[in-house]
Amino acid sequence: MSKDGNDALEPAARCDSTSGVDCHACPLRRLDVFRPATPLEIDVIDRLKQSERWFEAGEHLLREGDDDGPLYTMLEGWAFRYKTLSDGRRQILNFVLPGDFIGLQQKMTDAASHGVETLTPGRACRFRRDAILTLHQELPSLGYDVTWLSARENAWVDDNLLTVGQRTAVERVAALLLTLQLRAAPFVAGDQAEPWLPLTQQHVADALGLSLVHTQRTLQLLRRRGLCEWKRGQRLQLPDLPGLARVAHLRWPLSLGPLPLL
Amino acid sequence: MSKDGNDALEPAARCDSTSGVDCHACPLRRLDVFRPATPLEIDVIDRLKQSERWFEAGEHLLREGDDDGPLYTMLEGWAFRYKTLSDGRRQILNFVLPGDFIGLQQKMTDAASHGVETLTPGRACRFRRDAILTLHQELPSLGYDVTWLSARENAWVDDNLLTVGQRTAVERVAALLLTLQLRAAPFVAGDQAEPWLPLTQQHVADALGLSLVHTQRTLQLLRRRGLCEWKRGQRLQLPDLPGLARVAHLRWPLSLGPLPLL
DNA sequence: CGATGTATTGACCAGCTTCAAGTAACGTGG
DNA sequence: CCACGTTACTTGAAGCTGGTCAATACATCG
Repeated sequence: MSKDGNDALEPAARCDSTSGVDCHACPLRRLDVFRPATPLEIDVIDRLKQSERWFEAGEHLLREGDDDGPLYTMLEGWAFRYKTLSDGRRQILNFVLPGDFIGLQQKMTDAASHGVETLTPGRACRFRRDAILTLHQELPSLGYDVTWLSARENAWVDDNLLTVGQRTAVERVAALLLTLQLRAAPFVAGDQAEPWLPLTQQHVADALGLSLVHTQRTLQLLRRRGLCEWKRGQRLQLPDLPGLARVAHLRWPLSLGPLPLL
Repeated sequence: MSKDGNDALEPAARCDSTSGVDCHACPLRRLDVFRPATPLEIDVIDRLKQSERWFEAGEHLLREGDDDGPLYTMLEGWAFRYKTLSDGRRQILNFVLPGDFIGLQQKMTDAASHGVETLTPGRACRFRRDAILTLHQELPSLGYDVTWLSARENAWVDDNLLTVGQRTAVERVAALLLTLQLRAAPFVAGDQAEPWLPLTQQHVADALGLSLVHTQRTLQLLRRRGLCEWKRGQRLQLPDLPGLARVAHLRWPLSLGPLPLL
């Protein structure tokens, strides 16, 4: 998110502006978590970009079962990918932060798909479904980037599967908080005390395969151990990262390396 | 797998033959689970193919922590992708069957990686790490295929995460058996009563995040309900697929659609 | 103000894990 | 051929982690 609250929620063009940010001026590209792109690459992306979608918290960017939804690059705001069982049980697969590309799985498989729901207001760049193909054809280096992004998403889900399958409740919560902290850090403005962990405990529970109640107790346990401070809508504070990492059985520090951005 | 036992385990070139199958004559391509490729595409693949690797059961194709291992297309045999925690707990992320492409995640992230271990003897086509880039550059349509394969793997892991995070033990086992059945079917020779579910109960347990003992009890429960028949090294039999699907809360039938093959 | 959604706490219980021991199948070497 | 080791599978019993149910507190919001 380009943190400063004033331009963030420009009430002007709220829904679907065909205009949107010129990709060359994209605020995300200035961040050094992203790999620099050549002007030519940005040209192509800019041309494929269909529109910009503004959203509120709680909207569905993609629905489970959509097999030809659009593709998005998250520009600002948080969301999450999820799947549900027929009786309503929901698994959050991964969280979506600025720079993440979503909709790929939907496009490529007719097998069961996932949904994407927003957690905060924000905006996303929309591409048509066939953009992927065009992109590969027009500029192979960008095709390579798409593969990269897909592989990275894959790696995150692998991590989550390891967490949910093998870690205990405390370990799970610790691991989740740590990785969210890590991923979110680049987008948080220095000292602004904004509530940048826009989750409810229910989200945490659904991401970790735990019940709400037990998630609550586990959070409390971490709190009492002085490993985390987090109240509804408040900023998450993790005073002892290495300690948390030890609890989570997570290697630390995790380095991320610069990412491609579409 | 090109099932006929005689050519399958040719003792001649057991390790790493630079020769190997000519991609144009690839036995997999004859199967109709795979999308036909143009001669040009196959040319490129054939040129990028570095060698063929024969393996026994229990070998490591990739190790956790390798950050520049090779890439493989599984040609024949079974394997699985896994991650472990420092204290030894292991999560099986997904099973690898013929046609599956492995090693992508390793290449694109320096974040924690996964290992790949074989379950049966078999062989795999090896590519150098930079093949992906070359491939994108030389033939965009193949780059598109890589993205596709990556997205599909992603979708499978999403499924597994849903299973492990939300389903009960019975549901998990049922779901796993069903999807393995589905994925393996195209590679099983009609009537050959070969043991084509080359797993131990420990593998099932590690894939589902259950203990060995409870996996055993759960299997037994399914057996008693007449939903599965499976003894060590025997062929898996699922007499009532729709029934199993109902138990698993899995939509059925699942269709797969033709896949690209590298 | 209720109304709604979220967090918190207690009590109870079950699904699953752990520990332990025994059986079956298979390969090895004497 | 059988004794033996090894690996996988079974089964029983005990107990813990985490789930369910339920009631209360605490917000924010119209």
